[in-house]
Amino acid sequence: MDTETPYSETEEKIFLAALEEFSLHGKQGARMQQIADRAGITKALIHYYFRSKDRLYEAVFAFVVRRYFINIGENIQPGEHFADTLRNFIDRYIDLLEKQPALPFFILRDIAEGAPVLSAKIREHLLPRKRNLPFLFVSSFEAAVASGEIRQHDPIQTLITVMGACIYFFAGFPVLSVIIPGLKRERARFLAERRDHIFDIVYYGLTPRAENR
Amino acid sequence: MDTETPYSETEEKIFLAALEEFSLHGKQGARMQQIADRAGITKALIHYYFRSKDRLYEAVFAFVVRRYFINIGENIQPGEHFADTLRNFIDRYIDLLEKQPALPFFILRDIAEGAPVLSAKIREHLLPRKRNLPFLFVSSFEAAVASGEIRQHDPIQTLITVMGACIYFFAGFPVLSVIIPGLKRERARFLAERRDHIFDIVYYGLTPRAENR
DNA sequence: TCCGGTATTAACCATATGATTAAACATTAT
DNA sequence: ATAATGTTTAATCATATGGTTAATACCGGA
Repeated sequence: MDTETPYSETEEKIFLAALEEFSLHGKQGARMQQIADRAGITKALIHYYFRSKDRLYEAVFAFVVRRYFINIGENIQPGEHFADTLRNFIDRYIDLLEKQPALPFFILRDIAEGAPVLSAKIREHLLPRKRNLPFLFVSSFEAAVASGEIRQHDPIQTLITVMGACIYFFAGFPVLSVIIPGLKRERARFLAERRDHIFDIVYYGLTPRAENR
Repeated sequence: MDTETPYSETEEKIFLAALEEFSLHGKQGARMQQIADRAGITKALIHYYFRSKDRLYEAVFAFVVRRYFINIGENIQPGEHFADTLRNFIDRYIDLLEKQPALPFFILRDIAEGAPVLSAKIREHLLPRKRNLPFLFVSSFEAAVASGEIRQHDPIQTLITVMGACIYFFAGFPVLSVIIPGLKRERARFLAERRDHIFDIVYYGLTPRAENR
């Protein structure tokens, strides 16, 4: 994994084990011993490097959120057409989720408790930047409405729809794979189709048509 | 709350407090003492009625899932047109989530651990029934494709899109309300619009149009 | 009124678990 | 070689927490 952090080898092992355990069981549910076991070191070493469980969690959470914003919020360019912006967003979002499948659960756990950490991070990282993702999505959307590329609709509602459509596959996968036979085996193909599907439904659903039904 | 259960008043208080605490902090994170405090009784009483934390959690989980399937999976009739099926599904799903806003987090926590409990319940309750929701959605979808009401598309992909679009508003609300100013205040109106929006985008995105662009 | 069962509590117990410590081990510089 | 600094471990501690118990309050029926 490319943590891009100046961590020592041991720190890295601890960090990755912690990420895994926290994702799986949450802050409270995760056990220091199990993190140590997974990392192949002693409990005491975790404290040597990260001081306390709280700080370890904080470190992991901060890293996860930073990666989230780097992948999603930054360096995004609005396409000339809304079609480009939309397609780009879907691909980017799904890429991120594929790279970091534990992410939704990590985030959702914080959200379940009222998102105390996440909303602070959003206020700190996302909102101050002018070129953040929601902003770009909305402005690209509105420009496309003005140019007639798409019909009048609420950009925020659309954004929520797209995000939900992307994330639910990952968050709901264990359940979906029970309902849908063969999903686990064909996950890759299904996911590739998923990108096209979301784009097609949403974009087609937004573009005006000749007749007024 | 209408638990429809033969619980005594005290049991009910405990149950509701547990539901709240488990939703908020998960099985491990929830504290028996805090459940007791919230219910306004003593820790020992919880054990008197529910024996152990495990059993209490099991009781709460079973209830939540049962309610979920009752509201979603049962008594659903496919509409004559797919438009009706779709609209009905969206309304039903959002109604349920509105009534039980803790539900997504409750479910998602189980999913995060690989959905051990939930997948068992699905296999037990949902799959054996012929008239379950995914089945009806898919068959209504395919009938509509055959009749020309909607164009060719993957019904499963569409189902996932719709579910994700519905659920994400609730699961992501704390985050969304940071990003979108005034969302908290106008939640009701936004949610009402949400139903129309999802239906419109998806249905409009599915229906064929005169010109082939 | 008193008895018997049910409900409820306060105090206590056992243990899991986060945290600390002191000693051993490794590595590097002098 | 040896001191010094950094890394790692085994053993131990302190406490939070799930669970138990025995005593007490409550309440309906004889």
